[in-house]
Amino acid sequence: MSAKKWLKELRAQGYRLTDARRAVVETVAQSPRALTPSEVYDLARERYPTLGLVTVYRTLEKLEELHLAQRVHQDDGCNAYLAHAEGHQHLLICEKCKKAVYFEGDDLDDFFTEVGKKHNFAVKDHWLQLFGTCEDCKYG
Amino acid sequence: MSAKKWLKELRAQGYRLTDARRAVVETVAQSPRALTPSEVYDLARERYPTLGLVTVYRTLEKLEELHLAQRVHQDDGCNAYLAHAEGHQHLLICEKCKKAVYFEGDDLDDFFTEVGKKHNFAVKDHWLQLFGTCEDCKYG
DNA sequence: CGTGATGTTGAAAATCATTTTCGATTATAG
DNA sequence: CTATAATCGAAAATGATTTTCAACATCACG
Repeated sequence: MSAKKWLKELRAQGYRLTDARRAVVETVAQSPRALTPSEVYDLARERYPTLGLVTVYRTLEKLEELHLAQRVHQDDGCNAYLAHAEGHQHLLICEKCKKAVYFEGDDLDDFFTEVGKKHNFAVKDHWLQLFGTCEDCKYG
Repeated sequence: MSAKKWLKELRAQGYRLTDARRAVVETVAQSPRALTPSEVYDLARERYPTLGLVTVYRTLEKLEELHLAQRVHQDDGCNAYLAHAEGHQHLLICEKCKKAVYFEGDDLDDFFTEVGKKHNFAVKDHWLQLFGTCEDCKYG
């Protein structure tokens, strides 16, 4: 998917391109759902068997820094990483298969600013996630 | 504040009322911001010095079960607990002093359901938090 | 108002995720 | 091709949370 773009971006920031990084980047870029470091480790080792868990942590950290991936918080953990979307987007997550889909919500900003004013807060950021069941998981 | 109500609710569920629990419950019920287990430990020990950290964890777990307190997720950690609000409410959090305020957003439900339909998701729950600066922290 | 069954306690040990350390390895500029 | 600095993975260290367990305290019942 966007793996090549991500690798180019890493390179542009002065980072070296190694097989270990390629394996991690490709794994996260291609996943339809957020993955924990441990899940990335298992999946990426199928591509590059000598990969170490430490490198997974280090690479995920860099992807987050560069805003290529983002952390996703859920009740069962706040350490899963998902490919980031363009622009300001929000998440829709399937509670069964964990599939994640981005949606736009530009029109919400004004509402949020208004809520802030009512409570004497200067709202700077917000965080919105919807949880439900996707088409594929509707039954079962 | 609602500490007495919480203790009554714990009792109603068959849990015993101990000094350790009272200290934890009063600490969380009175706090204007979400507290980590470790923060609860420090504060509650001012009331009950022999309190153990393990009991803090166990009591917070029960408060969450009974929906008296809820976990609050932030970038810098997802292990802080806050007194729960009545009804379906959302959070407004000050990034400086961490003070938390609840606000209503009933009218958002329809919008969320609509977003779900567009993506073939049956939306069941949502999670919304606003971040900003409160009156008291506006300067400095 | 005892008293005993049972829930609860806190310390210490165990577990689990994450970070740090370090010597060996490898990408890449020149 | 080579030198150098970034990166690697293993192992050790850390930090948060959970489990274990013997001592203790609550409260239903008499």
